[in-house]
Amino acid sequence: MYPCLTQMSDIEELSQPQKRRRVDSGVKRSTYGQNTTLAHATAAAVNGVAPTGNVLRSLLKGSSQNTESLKKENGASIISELLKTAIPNKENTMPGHSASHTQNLVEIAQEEAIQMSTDNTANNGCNGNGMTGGGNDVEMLQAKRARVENIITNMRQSPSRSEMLGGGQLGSSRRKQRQPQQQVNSMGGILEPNRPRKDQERERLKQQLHEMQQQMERLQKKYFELYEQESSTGDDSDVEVIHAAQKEGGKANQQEAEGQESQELGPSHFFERARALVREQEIAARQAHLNRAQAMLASISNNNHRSNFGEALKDKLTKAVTDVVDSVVREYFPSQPTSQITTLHHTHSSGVNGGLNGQGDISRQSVHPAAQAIHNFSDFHSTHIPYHPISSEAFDQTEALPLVVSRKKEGRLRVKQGNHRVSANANTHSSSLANCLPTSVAIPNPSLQQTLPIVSAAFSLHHHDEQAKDYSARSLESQDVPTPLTDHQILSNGSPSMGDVHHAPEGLSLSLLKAECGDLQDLTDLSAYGSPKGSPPHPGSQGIQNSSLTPTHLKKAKLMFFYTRYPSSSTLKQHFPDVKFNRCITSQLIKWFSNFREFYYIQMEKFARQAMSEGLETKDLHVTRDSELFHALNLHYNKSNEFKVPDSFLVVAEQTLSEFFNAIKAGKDLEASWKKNIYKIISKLDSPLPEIFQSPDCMKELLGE
DNA sequence: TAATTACCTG
DNA sequence: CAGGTAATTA
Repeated sequence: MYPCLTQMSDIEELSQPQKRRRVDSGVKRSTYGQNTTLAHATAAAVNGVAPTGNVLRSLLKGSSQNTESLKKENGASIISELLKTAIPNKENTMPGHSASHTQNLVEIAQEEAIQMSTDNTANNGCNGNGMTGGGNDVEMLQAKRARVENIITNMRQSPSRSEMLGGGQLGSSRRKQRQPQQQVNSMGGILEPNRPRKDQERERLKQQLHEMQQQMERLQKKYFELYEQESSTGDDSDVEVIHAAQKEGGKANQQEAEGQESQELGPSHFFERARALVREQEIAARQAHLNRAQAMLASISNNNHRSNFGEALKDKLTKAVTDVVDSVVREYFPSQPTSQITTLHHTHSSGVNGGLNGQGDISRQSVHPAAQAIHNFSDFHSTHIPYHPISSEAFDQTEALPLVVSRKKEGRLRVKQGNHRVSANANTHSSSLANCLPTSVAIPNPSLQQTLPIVSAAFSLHHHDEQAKDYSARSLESQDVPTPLTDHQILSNGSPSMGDVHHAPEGLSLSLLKAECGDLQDLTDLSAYGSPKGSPPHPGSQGIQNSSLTPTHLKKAKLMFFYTRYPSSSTLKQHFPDVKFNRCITSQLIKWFSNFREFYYIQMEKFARQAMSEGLETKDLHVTRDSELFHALNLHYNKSNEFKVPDSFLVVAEQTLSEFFNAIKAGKDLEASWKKNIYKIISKLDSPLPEIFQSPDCMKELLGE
């Protein structure tokens, strides 16, 4: 099913024989530095696999060609991942579609994905099915476009539907059809593989596309007429309308159920059905409203439910409306693929949307009808899915997707998956705002230059997380929603790269995450600490709690490291009284110490090995202020050397060095997580921090000494 | 599931 | 140093 995936994992196992091994396993949280004796029940689990030593690769980094080959896989693997996660969800949300159909979609998309990957990377590490890697890119693109347009054409050919719908023989014929080499168009003409014919075909398809667009416009008009009629007559007598429309809807259903095979009716029939369906949907919406109203009457006296009621009412309302719009879009889309696709393209490249990381997705929802329509249609015609980066994105959708958006609570905005690309691209861009942010905040997506200020502005008004997220979401929404169906220009720009498609959402979610992290820092905060890096705000400004960490804080943290390698978060809170702590700040501080440790242990191992190679003995190992090791460390944590490093640190350093030395000497460094024990020992050697560190002004005093 | 840590990468 | 992932515990 997923040749790429299986190959990937094979390769991964070959090239990354050492799955990451936790070295801290068994060490209780927040007990570092406290003499708690721990039962390390999990040690066994860690030793399950025993590959090569967990040696510092950064130090001993030879020529790891395996990582090279791994990188080459990414193009395909990412797509595969997408498919893997997207398809199963489809099954849930589209109950009407058979498993075999979905499976075919998977295969189709899978093959397309493989092609994409071979297009995009010169190395096609994972094309298990013998793709000719030398294929010319333009050719590929054209083939893809042809396929897309082929679909569109098929949609128009209502007479041919009946055969396609025949039911049984989906499998093999579909597979053949989607092969890029041959292109049997729906008119029955067989296209020869040579170029001129292709171009001709494309021309013709384009024309047809145009016609479809015009038809679409007409349809829209009709719809609006209908809608106006409905709303003028319907308001007073909902019940009647419901009955009337139920009849009509019933008719439509009948036609749908029995009549799909006998669709020699052509476009006019399609319009009729669309109308009926729309009507039906509207009625359903009305009924929902009525039900709601009844429920309201029933429960209005009940105070307990009052608050829930408002929520529920809102919910239902939005849902009803969205259902209507949704169904219309679904009906319309087949005849109007371009507008959807352009919309898609636009929203993605605008970078304003899709930020909520998959769930609670705001603007990406406008995409969804496309996915469904594609789904429906491929079912209809048992033909192949047009591959487009967008369509793969569309498959990512997992739920009904209204153009009118019902906001879900987005819970936590977390950046979880597929971020390598982003972080790789990201750092090259930075917004002016990013420069203002103190020690860490970099905004990866250039498009955020527009969005972030909006978000921040909203946040400045509302300090509470939820409210703020609401605001940001709405501001995004309002930018996004008006654009659909009007933007045709973008299609001509060609298809976006996969990177683009995924870039924007990630970037946005990052920004939201940041915003959340900063506990919605005020603009005042930003301006107060907005001064460029060289001139960090002096902590003299007491009383004010920073909602961000400054370079000064970093310095202080480094000095603290001389005392405590494993500070608990409560310790951190105690010693950074001028910092307004939130989740993000805390984890940033923790991350700092984690980085400090990393450096520390790397140095220790390095020098321990060095001592080994020099043939020294354990008793010869001493760390003094003159030691090379100390200099390295001091340079890292106390660059200006204005702070007098406590003797206790020298002791700890010496012991750490000895531990490493002994372990290496005993050959323990060949064990899976040999550093674990050392970490455990060192974690108990934290010493209490001097009082000065609790003062907000300590840096002045410390450096003044 | 959140928190914490190690490890990796840029 | 930060971003990300994986592993592990509570």
